[in-house]
Amino acid sequence: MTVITRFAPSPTGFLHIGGARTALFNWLYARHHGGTLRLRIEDTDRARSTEEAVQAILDGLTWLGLEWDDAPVRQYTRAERHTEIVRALLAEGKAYQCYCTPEELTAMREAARAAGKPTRYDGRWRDRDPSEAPPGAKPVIRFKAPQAGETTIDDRVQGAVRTANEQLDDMVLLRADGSPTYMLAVVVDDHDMGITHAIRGDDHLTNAFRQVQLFRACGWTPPVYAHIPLIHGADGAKLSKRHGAVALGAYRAMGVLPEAMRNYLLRLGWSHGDDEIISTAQAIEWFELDTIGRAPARFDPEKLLSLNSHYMREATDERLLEGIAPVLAEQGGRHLDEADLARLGRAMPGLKLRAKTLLEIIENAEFLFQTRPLVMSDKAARLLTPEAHEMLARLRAELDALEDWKASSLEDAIRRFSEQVGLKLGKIAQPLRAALTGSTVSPGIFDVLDALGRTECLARIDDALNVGTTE
RNA sequence: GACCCCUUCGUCUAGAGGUUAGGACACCACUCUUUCAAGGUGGAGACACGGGUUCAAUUCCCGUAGGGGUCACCA
Repeated sequence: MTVITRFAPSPTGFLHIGGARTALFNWLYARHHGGTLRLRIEDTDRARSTEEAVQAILDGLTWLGLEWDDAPVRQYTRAERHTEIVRALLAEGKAYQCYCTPEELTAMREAARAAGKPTRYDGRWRDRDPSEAPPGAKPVIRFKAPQAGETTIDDRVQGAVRTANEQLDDMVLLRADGSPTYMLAVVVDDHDMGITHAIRGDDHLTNAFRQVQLFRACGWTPPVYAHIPLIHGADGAKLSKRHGAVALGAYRAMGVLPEAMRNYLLRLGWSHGDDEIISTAQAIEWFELDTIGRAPARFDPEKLLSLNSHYMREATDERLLEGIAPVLAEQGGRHLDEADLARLGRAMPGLKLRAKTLLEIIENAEFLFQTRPLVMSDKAARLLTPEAHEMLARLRAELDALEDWKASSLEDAIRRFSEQVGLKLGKIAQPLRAALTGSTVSPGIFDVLDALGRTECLARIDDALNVGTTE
């Protein structure tokens, strides 16, 4: 059997971490089996669906590298097909018109709840003749669900889950305005799209019972279900906006690499022994539904960032450099000119070891772009003692005489100088770092010298030497 | 409230009827060292509780507690 999975988000907001993981699992499962991943935009809620959200979802998936196969299906455009199915159900007596008012329904639920019973529609229009309908009222169409027995789902993650049919009520298929509901649309679309495996959040688990019943009523076979546990926030509740950054785009914006995000999401609820760093190729090879855990996982940004610094260290300088421009643009930060980029490129090997995100690289590279004279941090200023001034003046002369301005020769020269003047390297490097970067913290001092270039370095040293002189 | 699901270090997880219960992130210490990171070494840190079953249970079963999800003319 060819595997066909699907990712079916509703475009009512941004693609968030949880949705991204669901997409990843569907993609991985399809790729593992040489199958197909289809994308369906569940936009039957016209009021809440937006084009921006559709675009954000597409962008997010593309960024993550989860390519889908076939054009995305817009659920809304299939309304005619959905109502056609309902007409057939109606004709077969498997659905019926219901004229309950919203007030009646509310009262029904409250009464049921007060009596300690499941809050469900009581089926009062199930066998009534439409001729009893209140004049002028528009009915909804409800599914005539089985009332006895039980429905079982053989879920690939949750195992066999069963529910008594009396717990389930007659769900609405068509609204009073004739538009299809989600419950109807998913079933018809999953069938029409040939979906063999529905991998989705387990917030859909209870829906699955009703959907299975509908599948059967239509004479179709439901897909294999795999309800994966939700991702929770640090407090253990379903991930939502109040947990801070939950939009995939927020992580892209701060310069998280897609492979880091993929790796992190993969390890939430799924594992392969003790493996932590897992390439996408390996993930495709190893991924199976049976190894997905059943307990919800909490989202831990620290671990994501840790994975990201790993992948940044592995990335080429060129790739990082390219990635920085969009991050800068998104942050509305400074524009880097040719010279800035050249410096950044030279400093990249040292910078990428010291940052957890691309954004952090930029922050740590600030000293490269600063215009003279530098703003000194207090700590840095304190390093520039009279002795340091004297040392820097002598060092400046040495550097000025240096022919080959590159990290290795700079290191040789400074180490030689260190022995000459009988000072430990730290006594030289720290004041020099202060003069060059205005800070006590930076990449390796030889790399800093190299990245900045001769002219700029000498000028910055001069600036430092001039501080405190009266003129 | 009804129904369903879940429970191993703080977090993500591995694990087997008999293990010193393993790894990763975070944390601490040491080390390396030109700062900060990274790296290396080491440390602290968990089987929710109560009953069974069993020679043996953290692992299987049943309860309890706690957490979560779903109960729309939203998806």
